[in-house]
Amino acid sequence: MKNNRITLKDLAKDLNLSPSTISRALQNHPAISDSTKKRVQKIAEELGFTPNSIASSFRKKKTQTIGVIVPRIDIHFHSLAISGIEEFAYNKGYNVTIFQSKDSLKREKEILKILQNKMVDGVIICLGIETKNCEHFKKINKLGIPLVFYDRVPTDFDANKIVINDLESAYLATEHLIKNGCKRIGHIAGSQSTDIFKARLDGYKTALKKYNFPIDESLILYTNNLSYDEGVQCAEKYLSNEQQPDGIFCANDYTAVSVIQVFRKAEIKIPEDVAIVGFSNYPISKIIEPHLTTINDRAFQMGEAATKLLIRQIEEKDDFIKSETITLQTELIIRESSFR
Amino acid sequence: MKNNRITLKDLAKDLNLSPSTISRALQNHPAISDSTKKRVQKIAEELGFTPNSIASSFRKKKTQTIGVIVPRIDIHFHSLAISGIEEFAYNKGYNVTIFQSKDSLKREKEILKILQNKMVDGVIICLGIETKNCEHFKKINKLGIPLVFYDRVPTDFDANKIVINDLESAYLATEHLIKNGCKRIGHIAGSQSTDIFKARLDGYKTALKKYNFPIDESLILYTNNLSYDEGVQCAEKYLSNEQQPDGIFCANDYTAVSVIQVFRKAEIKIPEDVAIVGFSNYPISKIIEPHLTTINDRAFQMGEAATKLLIRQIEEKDDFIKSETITLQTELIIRESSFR
DNA sequence: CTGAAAGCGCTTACAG
DNA sequence: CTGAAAGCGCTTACAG
Repeated sequence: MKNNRITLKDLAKDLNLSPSTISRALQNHPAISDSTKKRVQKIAEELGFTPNSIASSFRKKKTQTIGVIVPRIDIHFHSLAISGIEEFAYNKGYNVTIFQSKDSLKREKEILKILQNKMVDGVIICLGIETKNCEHFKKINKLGIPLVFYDRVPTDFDANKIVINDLESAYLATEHLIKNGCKRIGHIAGSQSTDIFKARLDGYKTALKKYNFPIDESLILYTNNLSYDEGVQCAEKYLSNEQQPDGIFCANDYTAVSVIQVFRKAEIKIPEDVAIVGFSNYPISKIIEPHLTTINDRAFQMGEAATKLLIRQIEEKDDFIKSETITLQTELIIRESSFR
Repeated sequence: MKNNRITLKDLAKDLNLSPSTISRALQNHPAISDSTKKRVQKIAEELGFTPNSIASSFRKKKTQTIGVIVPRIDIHFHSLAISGIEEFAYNKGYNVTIFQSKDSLKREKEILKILQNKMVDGVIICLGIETKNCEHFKKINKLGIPLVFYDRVPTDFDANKIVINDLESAYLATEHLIKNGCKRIGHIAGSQSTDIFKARLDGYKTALKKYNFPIDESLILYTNNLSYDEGVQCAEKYLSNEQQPDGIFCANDYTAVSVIQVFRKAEIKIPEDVAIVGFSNYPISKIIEPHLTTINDRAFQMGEAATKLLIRQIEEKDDFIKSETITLQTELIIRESSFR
């Protein structure tokens, strides 16, 4: 049943041509006559010949494969990014092999080794939480395999990166609250060992300063994972504060949603009493009532941009490796939770 | 910078051994002496040798790669399934190459061809909407590449399948409404050209019959995609009905959520006036208020089960291909939207 | 426009 | 316990 695969050699025998000629004809090589090409294509079709890409990859040292490492596939942000990666790669003739690091440094290293062995043409990666330095990426660089980081990117490592303007986005979100008349604006922050959440806190503070608002540390609440449950805790903390905020910029949509729900239960009106802004434009932001003002974080576009940059690096003949950082512009989506 | 990869031959020269011996030593072949193995492993480590898996795959005709085709990656159900696939495959030493069919039959066929050429060891697939027959899978079967379908599986094609008990789940959901005292139970149905949604409608009707409830066609509303917006339309239709339902079983969570929201705006109390049950246990079901009773559709476990079955087929030596259908048991998760 | 030859880096049946 | 040899199915520089 197996092993009945047809090879170039079989076609060659059938047509009394050499395998070289068959190979070239199928690649539409200019040196081959049109009549030969037609004969070859016809018989290939008839016999159902399909080229063995592994043999070709092996010979050419080019696999047309991109390795992708994400912390988890089932996080909406990443599944959107992967979708963008697959879509762009597919249209360019590349395949995508996917791995979850589960935020484990050990696993990240293992995966990198596999990717080297598999001779992928390039790697796209969003770093795991445990990853504090990038020693393990040096070898893959030395092998000449292009690398693009997205979202969670290294700071101490010269590399291709796709990011969004987190600081500016947070600034705009906060400014939006200010312009809507909020006087005491709180912030629910993510882990400050992660750059993007540090940037969001920075953006918040920058906006307050710019408008001559005091920075009130009692209005800034810190979380570990920005989980829904942590959001509930934060909301309750705000409720027990002496002075409650009249606007809150949350570093993601989950915490924003939990705040909305806790506050509404406490008979606090949103947006009238407290205006809320989230971050990420998760599907739930369009479903929760009131609909949530948030930042579109361009996950799909990040995937596309990463793949575009990577493929350019793969296909450029230049011997030296350049490093490029592309910053995608986010978008403040104003919905009912903040508009008054 | 490139092409400095170390090969077996290099190691062999360094140690005055043959490449055969190096190869065997690295595979921990029993015929090789321990001392030799140690020497080989030591120098491999020192020189940073990593085997070229492409060469190995080519030689062994085994790629340790599983091809996965899903309609879309960014649908939560599929990203969960993929997560299960990747997790299980990784632990078994397989890699996962992923494709989106975008529900296009043409693309599904293209992808299958790529997977054949890439010599994947097996394929896991959830059929696209356009796919009505399975002619295009016959060739891959003939090549001896094992195939496992999940969720949306073919009916006219003998193959390995992973499914959930849709009919029974729908039966239990409907029965739950009955037992909670609902007298007029509606159903929001998915496209009836898709088997799983047909089964859910069937389960609903079966439960009604079992408990001697009449089947009132005016209470069954049909949608194309079970989208949030269609759910809103259905809810409005129910509101304009002469007699409103006092319980609704929705074929997915999105429509259930939209019904909850529309009804609450119309001052209809949930679950007191109308009890709602959804299907899929999407993250939103735990966030919407009241929390949504729903069916856990075991997406992650489907991915795992599909991969487990596939790998068994790949690694079993038997020449004949067996077909197996595995039905995963779902779970009714009772939350506030239906409990009274 | 076509062909012969070499070789990509492994693995493995065979021989010793 | 180790080695020599063949070969997986392509591609491509070289020759004509």
